[in-house]
Amino acid sequence: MPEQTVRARPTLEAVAARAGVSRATASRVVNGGAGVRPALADKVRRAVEELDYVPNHAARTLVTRRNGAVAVIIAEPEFRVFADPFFEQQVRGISRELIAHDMQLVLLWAEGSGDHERIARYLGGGHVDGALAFSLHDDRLPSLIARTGVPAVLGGRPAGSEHLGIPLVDCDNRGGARDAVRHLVGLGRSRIAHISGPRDQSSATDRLHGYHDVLVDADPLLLCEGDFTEEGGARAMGVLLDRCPGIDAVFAANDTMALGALRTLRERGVRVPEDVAVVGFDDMPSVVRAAEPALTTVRQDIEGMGRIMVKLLMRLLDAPGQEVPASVITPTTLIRRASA
Amino acid sequence: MPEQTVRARPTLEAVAARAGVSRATASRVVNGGAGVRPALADKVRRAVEELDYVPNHAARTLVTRRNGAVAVIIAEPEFRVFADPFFEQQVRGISRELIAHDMQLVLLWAEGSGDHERIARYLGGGHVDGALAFSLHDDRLPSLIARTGVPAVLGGRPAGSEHLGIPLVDCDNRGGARDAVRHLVGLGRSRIAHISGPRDQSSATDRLHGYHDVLVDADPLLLCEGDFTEEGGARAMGVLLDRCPGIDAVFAANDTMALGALRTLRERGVRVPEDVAVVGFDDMPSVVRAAEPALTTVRQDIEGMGRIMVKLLMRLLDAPGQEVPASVITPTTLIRRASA
DNA sequence: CGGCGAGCTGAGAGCGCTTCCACCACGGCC
DNA sequence: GGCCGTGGTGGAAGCGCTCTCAGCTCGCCG
Repeated sequence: MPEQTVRARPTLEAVAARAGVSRATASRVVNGGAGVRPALADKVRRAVEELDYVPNHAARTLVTRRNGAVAVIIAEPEFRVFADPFFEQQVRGISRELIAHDMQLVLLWAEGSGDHERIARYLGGGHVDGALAFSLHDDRLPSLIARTGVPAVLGGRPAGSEHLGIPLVDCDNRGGARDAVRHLVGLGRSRIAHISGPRDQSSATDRLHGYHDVLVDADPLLLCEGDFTEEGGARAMGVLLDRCPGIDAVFAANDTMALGALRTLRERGVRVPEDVAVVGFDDMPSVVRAAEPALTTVRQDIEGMGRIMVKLLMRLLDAPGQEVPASVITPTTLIRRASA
Repeated sequence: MPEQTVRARPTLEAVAARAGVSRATASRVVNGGAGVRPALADKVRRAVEELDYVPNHAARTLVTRRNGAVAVIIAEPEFRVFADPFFEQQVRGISRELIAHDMQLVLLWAEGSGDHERIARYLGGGHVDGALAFSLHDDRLPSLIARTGVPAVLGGRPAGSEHLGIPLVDCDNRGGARDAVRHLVGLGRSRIAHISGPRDQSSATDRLHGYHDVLVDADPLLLCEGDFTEEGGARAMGVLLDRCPGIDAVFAANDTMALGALRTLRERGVRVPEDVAVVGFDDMPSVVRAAEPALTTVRQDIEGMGRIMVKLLMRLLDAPGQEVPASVITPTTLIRRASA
């Protein structure tokens, strides 16, 4: 006899035998115990306890057609999506909410088009009950998911933005940007610059639109495109100062760029907010913490958006025919601090 | 008749019928086709193609006892572990290697001790074939995993460092630090400072040990503890300059702190490397890119470590009795650039 | 030309679970 | 006091797959 290290895990059969009931009754108790006399249910529960019984997931899935797992798909056309604190917060929200629903998170990482096929196969293979995806750029991944027929929810609006029947969760980028700029206007600022994000991301263009909503005929020289990084923000701030010395405010499309802008202003001896008021976007704790002076910014509840994505998906799963909103746009809040 | 949107997925039975063979033969073909006449195998493969057949994972798992999935466990006692570029690279390596082995990545996120129990239950429930964990701090999670009996591999050395029978993958932090300091010595520097990481992380203390290996009787004033962040590095550099004006070199325990140190030096008008030579650790692309002048640093192959973790785990899974090294320490390389 | 072994193939027995359905034992009602 | 309804329980049929084992068909050797 070679080994017997792995003691066979007890089955429902064993639990039923120990409790002196049938497998059917044991199963009922394990799944909530509706319609079982309390006395029997207790016996079964005790047997479960004593045997340290854990249901076999595969067997259960085989008959119920439910996996208890959701795929989170990360497409990574750009560098460092994963390391983005934004992404971290959103996945955290998703993770927490999935745990609350007793569901597992299967991470699918797509690095290129080759991976797209693999992901389609995986989703089509019925390994997961649903999918959550972030589509920062194009809509190839979303349309691929739509084709598999797996219930899904999107985070952020893809540039293509065609509605594929997949619900979408995003924050009110445009409205938040409007609030930021209006706040600067309310402060009496008249030369308000904007450091935008890359034009191929809808969050960046939406915020730019918000800026233009308030400043309809803004001088094009007051616009400078950044790349959502601190270095990019610092560089853009330098360009703006050189180009328009009269600037008295700047709205950066995210906190990280605002941080870079603050650095450039400090290096050039420009006072914040006296000479130039600065507003960011995101209210990212890890970034805001480093800002000097404290950064006025537009808060979006990123973790909350992740949770909403899961909730929406759960509704989709519970009732396949059920109507679900095509999109959920979460509100933003202006957080006033020292910089504006 | 309500709906019939979800066309039932074809089973092996259907494939077998279409190919005119038995289910057993069809199964053999689907699983590699060893011992089946080519003519029959072709027929089966064609049937698979035509029916767009995808094996039912649950059914397969039920009989093979193999899930084709590995848990990646993230313990997060501190803030922003997830957003750490280090972590990102490691998970990327893991993800890639798992894909190569046709395995899925199930993400388990532990935020507190309550989650520990949930994770133990999940692992004990046999949902995954193995587990990978990062233990940056204590050894509670590792010992918990050891208790479940699930094959596992650790990334990084937990502070407790008791060997629980779980293999461990780490880079040669101490040797890398020695190389860095030796390089500075070779440059003729004599007042070499060290900005260390937090003392509760083994990577930080190992690098500190490496520093002391070369500079056995280093002046304690040349040591300053940072927190692995850019701000911390900048602050530490300031402290060191104030404390020991004669400093002519500094070895920072990671690139991010080196970046902060460079900034402080620049702000104070200290020339790098003429006045003070600077060496970092990690060779993190996203960080190194921002360094001015180009940062000399110690490269560790983080993604490679992730891949090795998976490879080790696969060996564990393939042959449970098989001997596997208790730890794999990967080498580091000094990358000479402009800063030292 | 007969026999034997090698090489394929298929029938069938499960893997552990859920769930339909038949059955049984009550209590309440006429 | 018999009858029906109700609520609880168990038997048994699968979910889709793998894999053992028996059986069959050849080819080759004596």
